[in-house]
Amino acid sequence: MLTTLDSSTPEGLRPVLQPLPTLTSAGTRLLEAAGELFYNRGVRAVGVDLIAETAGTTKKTLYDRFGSKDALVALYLLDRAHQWRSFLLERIELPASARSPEHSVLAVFDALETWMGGQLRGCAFVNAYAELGEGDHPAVPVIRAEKAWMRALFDDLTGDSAVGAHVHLIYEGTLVVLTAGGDASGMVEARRAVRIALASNG
Amino acid sequence: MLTTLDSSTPEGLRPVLQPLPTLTSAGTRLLEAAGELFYNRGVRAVGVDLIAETAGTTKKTLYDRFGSKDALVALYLLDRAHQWRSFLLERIELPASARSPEHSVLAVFDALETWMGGQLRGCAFVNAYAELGEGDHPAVPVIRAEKAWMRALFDDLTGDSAVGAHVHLIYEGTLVVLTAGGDASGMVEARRAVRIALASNG
DNA sequence: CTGCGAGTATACCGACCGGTGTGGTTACCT
DNA sequence: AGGTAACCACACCGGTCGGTATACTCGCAG
Repeated sequence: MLTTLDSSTPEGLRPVLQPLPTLTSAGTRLLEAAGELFYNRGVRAVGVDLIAETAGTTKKTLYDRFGSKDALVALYLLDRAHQWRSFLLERIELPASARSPEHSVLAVFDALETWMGGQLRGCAFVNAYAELGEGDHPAVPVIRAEKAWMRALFDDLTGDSAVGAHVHLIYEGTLVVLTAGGDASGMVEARRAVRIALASNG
Repeated sequence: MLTTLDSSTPEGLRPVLQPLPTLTSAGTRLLEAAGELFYNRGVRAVGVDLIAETAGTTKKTLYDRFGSKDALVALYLLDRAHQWRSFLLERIELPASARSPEHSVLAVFDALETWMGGQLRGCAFVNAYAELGEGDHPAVPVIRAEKAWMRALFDDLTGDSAVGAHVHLIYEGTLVVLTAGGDASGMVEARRAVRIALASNG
């Protein structure tokens, strides 16, 4: 049952991301600039000077609003998680009738394809995780939460934890194969694999 | 048929990685130091000064041997691909008799678990790809070759391209879920998913 | 004996890193 | 009128970045 996608409880039992703090206008510009730069070039490759300049403001304002580059990185990922979640949910919840697990899960992969739009930069969360090294970074909980949310979503959509796990593995693998692997046929193979995973439901 | 794992043609038709160049003693130390530092802390987070110091030599020698940091990064990945491939193959090829696709494929996941040894730093190739940004980096072909090699391996082991693709997606997803996702149960779910994927073979 | 490849030691380069400090200008709230 | 939060301009900090230059020592092959 798709209990968590009922119109009355659109978020259901899935873990909810912490909300985004209210931002000033310069803060918004900074977060938007950081978002594009961090994603396209990598977190460590982008300096705070460039972010401030791109946003049409100053480093001073950046540090007044966000406190540190690390905090800005964490907020960038939190913001992106919110964007992806709303993008995804409105593509899953629309056909409120005749909603099968296969239809819903494949809609997630359709949404992913649209979201990526041919880009090859991969998953922002996996990429950020790769750059953070061994220590504990404020962005790590955001990354973990995003992955846990996707897993819980697939559990809900399939109604089965084992099938949800299987589909989630395919989902994460698809992102890697499409981007780092450079294999453009990955999405076709993913959809075929998803149908097999769903057919295994007991 | 496991044509490419016959004892007479251990590499078979799978694409072969370019060989590692011969290294001097200081060069070997540099590559080993770079390997550990790059993997554990990230490529961009490690400077050439630290690598030279860790290897007990100088930056001068590093640049005499490798020419640039980018070239050293590419060689680090090529070296790691060779290590992983030999580690993996000796764990797959050993029981030359009674070799089923299920046994072989699950042996890959066993090898992966052993290779990772509880570490949470993820796939070196995916991590490096995440750090390279948009441009063309000498490491990209090495990354692509490694992913293509794993895919071809699964095609061979399963004897079916669709099943191989499915298992490869699960494999890449497992690495992400275990590390960035921080989900320790990912390996158990992966093995279950693999059995389902293999059972779909026509 | 000579030449050469390999390695060591150290100094240097301009650019950039994340982060701070000062001072001044708006605009809104009480 | 006074306070304050937000913002901008700009200068500054110590440290590190990738990469280069100079000069010296060693072992070895011709």
